Amino acid sequence: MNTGKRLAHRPVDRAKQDAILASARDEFFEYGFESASIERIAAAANVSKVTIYNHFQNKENLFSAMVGSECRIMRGNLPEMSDEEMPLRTELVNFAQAMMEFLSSPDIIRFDRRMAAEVERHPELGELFLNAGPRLMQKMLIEMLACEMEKGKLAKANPQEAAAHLFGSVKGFADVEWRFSDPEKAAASVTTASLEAAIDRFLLAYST
Amino acid sequence: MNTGKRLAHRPVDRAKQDAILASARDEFFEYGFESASIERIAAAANVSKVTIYNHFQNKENLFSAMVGSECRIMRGNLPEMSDEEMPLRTELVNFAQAMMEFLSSPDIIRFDRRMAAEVERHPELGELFLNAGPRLMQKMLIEMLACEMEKGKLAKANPQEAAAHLFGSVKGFADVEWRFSDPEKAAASVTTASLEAAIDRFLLAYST
DNA sequence: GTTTAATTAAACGCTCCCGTCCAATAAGTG
DNA sequence: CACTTATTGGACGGGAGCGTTTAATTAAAC
Repeated sequence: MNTGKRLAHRPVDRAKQDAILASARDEFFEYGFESASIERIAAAANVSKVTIYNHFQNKENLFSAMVGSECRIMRGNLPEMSDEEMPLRTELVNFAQAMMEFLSSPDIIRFDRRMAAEVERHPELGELFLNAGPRLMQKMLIEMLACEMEKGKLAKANPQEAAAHLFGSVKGFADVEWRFSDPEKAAASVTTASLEAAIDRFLLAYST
Repeated sequence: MNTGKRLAHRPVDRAKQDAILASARDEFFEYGFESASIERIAAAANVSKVTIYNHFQNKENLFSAMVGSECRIMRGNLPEMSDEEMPLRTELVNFAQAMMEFLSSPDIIRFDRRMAAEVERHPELGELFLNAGPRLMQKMLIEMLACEMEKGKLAKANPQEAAAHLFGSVKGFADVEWRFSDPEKAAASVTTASLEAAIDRFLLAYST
């Protein structure tokens, strides 16, 4: 008795699956959910339209699957904290730098822009995105600051609030410009100097 | 000689013009540019489709006109600074409160969400929006802080940076939640206490 | 009342695309 | 080999919507 294992068949082509998801991402991010064309996605992925419907049933499912896949990828690319011991300021500057580079990357900006629009129709995807990206980063920052407060390097305070202050100070107005202006232009406005200034002010506000 | 003044004609109905723009806003914000239907807009505005084409030539123009109109409205609703003399802390708290209320209002969030997506196709509208809203508010804040620095109530520093720090600290992670989660839920997370905490940290960092 | 322009309803040509169906082929397993 | 499943290209029905045209109506200016 062959438990569920079908005996003779042609296996699914995983490469095609991936190609579909990649093309879907480009198409959906370019046109948005409603105006994206499954036929264009199929063509771009060098795949038959029927294959897409075999894998994903319909447009909604394809979109959700694509977002899930992208979230997984994003998760893997989140900036990490270094384990090494280093001065607090250096640690914060490094994290802030990695964070800003991540947030201002074209992929993330595109994702951010499109998801914002689609969230009204797909609230659950908004939560998915939040949990895969922003909230994770938030949690990392909170723990990091709580730890430093514990060690006495920062004034004791609500680490959640402190994280918000740090995160916000570093971002400043930059994210608004990223979203609504030419990202290349906007990215240039974030200098190492401005970043360090934010960190230094933060350290001043939270000095022991 | 009647210089350019046409002699006998039926004047344009401004009320219809406005009704079209209002319906266009609802439709475009609901469906996005590509999937918005001019026929639905016409129906919602109790207007013939041809009238829309007479006024706005095509979909692109209608969209641009709508955004321009909304920006003008938004401009008028920006929080203002009070002229009265009051303690610095009170002044900042008031401004921050007005700002957060403005930014978290459903209209603004809807506008923000949709515009983010459309900017890739209409970069000039992104600039229009930035100039009508965020950059104006930024400028106000910068001038306000520069003035306080001049008066010696705040430590001398780059007012542009200080504005970014204040604005960012107050926003914290809230704007991300607003954009990608249920705005009603997210709005509740912004308390007066958290707002005042941000202001107090800012004052600490910029104390003389 | 005459003139001019705004507005209307209806229909049209055109394009696009979702989701389904079908017959044919490719690619693995036993 | 036989068998089973994946994949393909093409075609179809159905719907939607843009932008245009037409002929008729309306409303103000003269």
